Amino acid sequence: MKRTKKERQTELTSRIQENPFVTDDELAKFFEVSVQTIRLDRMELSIPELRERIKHVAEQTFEDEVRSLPIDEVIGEIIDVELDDYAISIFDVQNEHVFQRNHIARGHHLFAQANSLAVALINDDLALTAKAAIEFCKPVHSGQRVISKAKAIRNEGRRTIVEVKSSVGKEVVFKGEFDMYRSSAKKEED
Amino acid sequence: MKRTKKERQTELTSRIQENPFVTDDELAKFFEVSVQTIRLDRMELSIPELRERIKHVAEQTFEDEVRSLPIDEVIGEIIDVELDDYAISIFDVQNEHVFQRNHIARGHHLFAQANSLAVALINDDLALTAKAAIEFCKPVHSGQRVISKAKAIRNEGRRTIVEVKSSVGKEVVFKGEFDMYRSSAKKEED
DNA sequence: ACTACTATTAGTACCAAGTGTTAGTATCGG
DNA sequence: CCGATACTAACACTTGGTACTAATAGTAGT
Repeated sequence: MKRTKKERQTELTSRIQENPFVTDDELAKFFEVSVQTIRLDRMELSIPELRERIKHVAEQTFEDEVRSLPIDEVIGEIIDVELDDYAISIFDVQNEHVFQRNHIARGHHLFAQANSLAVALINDDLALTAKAAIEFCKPVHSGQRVISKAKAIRNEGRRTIVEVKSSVGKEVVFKGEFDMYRSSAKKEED
Repeated sequence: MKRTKKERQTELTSRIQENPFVTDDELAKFFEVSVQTIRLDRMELSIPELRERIKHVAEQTFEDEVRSLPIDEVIGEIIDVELDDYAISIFDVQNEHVFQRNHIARGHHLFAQANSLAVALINDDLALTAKAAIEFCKPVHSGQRVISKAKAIRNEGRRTIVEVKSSVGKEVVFKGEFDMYRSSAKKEED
């Protein structure tokens, strides 16, 4: 079943998008066209060759300055971080995050945002949550944007106490105190 | 200034480590030896070629990106529940639940299992978590099965205190006390 | 001095996954 | 039927290698 050129090119784009590791040859077989056609398509769509694509993906991670944690291991989007000091993230509550019955956000999503922010804050390869005391102050509904602020407030050797407050607008909806464990004691700055 | 073979190889390893994007040619020029020598060194140290190195770096990130799926509706599978009394669920820790770096399960997944179990336990349309004090006792790794047991231990009008203990085998890995809020006071059973 | 051994270099053939270019065919619309 | 668009094919060249063979230099042992 042959597609038109346009259809093929749209699908080509998305296929390469979702799997950058695919070769022209594999694509040619999949679309039942010649490799040359695939190459022409890539030209027109200005999609670089396999090696360049892979290199690009590799460079992204490699040049990532955030040592403690890749950005996408975080629930919510980190918008500012000063390691071992403070961090801020935003999390947009969508339909999939709420109870169907009452449209209130499930607690674990708010927790996840706060927890992963606390982890991201710690300037250490191995940061784990040891304990936490949390409070869900107000229900959050779908469509709302939660801004979470984490602050390292105390160091006790391998433990760092992180305070997290999440708000919707001016309203605090969640607070928590996280007792974070790190693999090595924090180096005191001079 | 020529180094010995051993010196060169140690430095070669670290140079490639800190910059996987370097070619044999560049290394040869840096060490003032022939490319062949560099290749022999790589053989001996079993360091793969440039493209394989880059591919490896890229695959890591790519897997990380794919992994960042949202938390499901129900976390863990509830295998037994007696409303307002106790509930049990199991949760199999998969690769997507752990930190790539150290393969330890991210805290919010364990929290999510416990929290949703606590919610499920409450015999009420509108059950919300108000507060929680939790403790991550032992790291959980991918492949392990976490069994979570929730028990309602006290009722205070619209509040129900639920105690949750999660274990892998006989080992307790997580405990928490959840202060649950319900829309109506608990109906006394007859 | 002769031999053995290691380290290094050189050169060849080959590969994957391309680029760049030219040329030829097929198919469709007006 | 003509010409445009789409597709295919073929060839030379590129990068960054592998795999293999052969040659050379230096050093130590006996």
